[in-house]
Amino acid sequence: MPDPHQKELVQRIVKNMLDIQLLRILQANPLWGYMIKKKIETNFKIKLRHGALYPTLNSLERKGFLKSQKQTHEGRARKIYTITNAGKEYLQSYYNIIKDQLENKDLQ
Amino acid sequence: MPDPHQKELVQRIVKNMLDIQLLRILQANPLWGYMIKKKIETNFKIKLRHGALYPTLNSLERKGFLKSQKQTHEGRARKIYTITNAGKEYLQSYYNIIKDQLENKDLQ
DNA sequence: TACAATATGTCCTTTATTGGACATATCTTA
DNA sequence: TAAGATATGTCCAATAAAGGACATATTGTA
Repeated sequence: MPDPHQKELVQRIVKNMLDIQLLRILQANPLWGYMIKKKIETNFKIKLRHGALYPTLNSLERKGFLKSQKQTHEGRARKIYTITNAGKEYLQSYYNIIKDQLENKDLQ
Repeated sequence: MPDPHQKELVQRIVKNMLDIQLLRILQANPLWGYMIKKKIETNFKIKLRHGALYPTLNSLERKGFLKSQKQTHEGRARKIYTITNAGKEYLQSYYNIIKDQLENKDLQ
């Protein structure tokens, strides 16, 4: 039996830190929104509204953390997102913080 | 020069995961609200409204993650919070998730 | 030909959160 | 004695976020 709190916590983290999770996915591979949605839903076993995803992707692009290029694949127009160096730096800042939390579990 | 994103990210994490940060602090030592506020403000170098802190502490107690006992110290009434086993388990679930994020940085 | 899947977007009403104020009480210091 | 620090709480109007619908287009399948 898995951890009873885990699902609730994962849901909170993905909801509040959606941009970070998107950067994590795109640091592995450039992808388009629809595929990112599928990936989050299968990986985290949660629902993700596309009405929340697409504005977040556009916002990350406006901030310079992602860049996009339009492609047409089998008649379907896809917007492929790639992480930028600024995006990688932002993600690394997040990793630094949670690394610190793990190394210093009891906040003195 | 420190990381320019760090302050913004720390603020987001403390805001969205305030309960987790409270459990982290109380896992180290039982403390009262006012002292917790000071600790968060000096540790994270951010402001924390007591109007946000006290309801969160009460909520954690209702969930069984904290227990409290009233003390009077030099005429001041303090409500000392101690983390429960359930609280420790919840915090450990959080650590498990961020540990996984660090070990699996690129979400495949 | 209708329905499901792929693909990306916006809009709007409802719900949740925020910041700041209101409230009360004691102790210490100027 | 007034102001600042310690200590804990609530309340509410303004703001932000969420869920779900609306919108459009193509492809594949029953």
